[in-house]
Amino acid sequence: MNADALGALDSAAPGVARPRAPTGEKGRVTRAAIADAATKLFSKHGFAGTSVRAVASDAGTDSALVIRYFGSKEQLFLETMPMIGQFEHITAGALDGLGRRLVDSVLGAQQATQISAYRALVRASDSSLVRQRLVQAQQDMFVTPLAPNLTGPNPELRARLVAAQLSGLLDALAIFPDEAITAADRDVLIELYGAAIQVLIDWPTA
Amino acid sequence: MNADALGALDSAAPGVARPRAPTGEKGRVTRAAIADAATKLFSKHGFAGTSVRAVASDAGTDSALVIRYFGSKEQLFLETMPMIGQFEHITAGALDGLGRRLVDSVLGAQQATQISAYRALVRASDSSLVRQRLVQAQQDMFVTPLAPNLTGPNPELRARLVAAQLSGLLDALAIFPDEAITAADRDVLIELYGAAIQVLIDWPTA
DNA sequence: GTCTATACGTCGATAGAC
DNA sequence: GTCTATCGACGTATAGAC
Repeated sequence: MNADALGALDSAAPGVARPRAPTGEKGRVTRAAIADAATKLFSKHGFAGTSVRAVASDAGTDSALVIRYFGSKEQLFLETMPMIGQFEHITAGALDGLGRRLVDSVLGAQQATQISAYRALVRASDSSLVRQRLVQAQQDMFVTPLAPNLTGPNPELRARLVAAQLSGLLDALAIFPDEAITAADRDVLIELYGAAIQVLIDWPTA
Repeated sequence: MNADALGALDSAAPGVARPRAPTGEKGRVTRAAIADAATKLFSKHGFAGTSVRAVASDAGTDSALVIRYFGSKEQLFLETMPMIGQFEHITAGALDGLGRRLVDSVLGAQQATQISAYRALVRASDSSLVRQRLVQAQQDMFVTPLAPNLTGPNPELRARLVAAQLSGLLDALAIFPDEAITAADRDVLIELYGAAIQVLIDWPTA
């Protein structure tokens, strides 16, 4: 019923206080403890699988304080789940061999915090704010840096399709448990999937 | 807390009755009404965004009955959300131009019920049963029919990577709202993404 | 055999006492 | 600045009315 989260859109006004949160020093360490617990639990059990009470307990405090500090469970999630790593410097680099380097980077994130974060974010993408963040991240990491460097027709669309290919690879690592891909030789994966991505980068080849 | 759904695994024994469900005729129409409402609401608002009480209300009955008939909300979800369409006859077909035909099929499912179902399933993939269904569907639709037809090295891995590419395309249609892809000319999409997929089908080209 | 009424425990969130 | 008490809604379960 509340899935399409309409709340918390008033954050536009910069000076307007959120549902007032503590500001002192004791407050800061408590807030940090909550954030740490949230990052850990959200990564491990996802958004739906993590209760505010569990976060509070892990942080050694109370559930009411969690809400008081972060406004809502959804905002706590958004503030504590980092977006998957920095790809911009790769995407903005040389076009030659770019497909392989992108695959290499995604595989490098494997088993790291970033895969868990991606998983949690995708599964929580009922929320329009979470969706916004995912779309924005794709845009920032792939489309914006890559599209201007592409020659040939439809550069932006091709950049977005490259991003789609990478999200498909991330799906196999983070969403579906595809052991055949997870366990596959990394160099083989880079060669195969990298070549498939490179087709869109080098277009037209024919 | 309950996210990694361990329940409902006792369905192994075939004769053992589930939490007994009605069997008469009146019961069958009620069950059908619940299933219809569930399909509609789950597609529209997702798993988390749909309450058992809402399904019951839409079906003109009571939430207790919904549980009585289907055992749990999760089982209701699994029984009423159809997996995305039949790709087997395409995947098992000729390798020539297969990439294009696969993209065409995925795009054909656009704006249909199947996209909504995919979205709902991915977002509910906290549940291991839902995950199982997604993996099984990928296996049945792509890997099993395609892998035996592929020549060259790593046929199964390549089939799985083709599936990954298609799930990336589905992400752009169903999970992230990528307007640039949704609104793009269909023939262009087929040409570009189809070629990228074909690389893995025809491997090695070099 | 089919359904209604009611209840239990937990959730996110709020109000107000220390 | 922190915590207790509480709210309404949730998934689920059961007893017993028709």
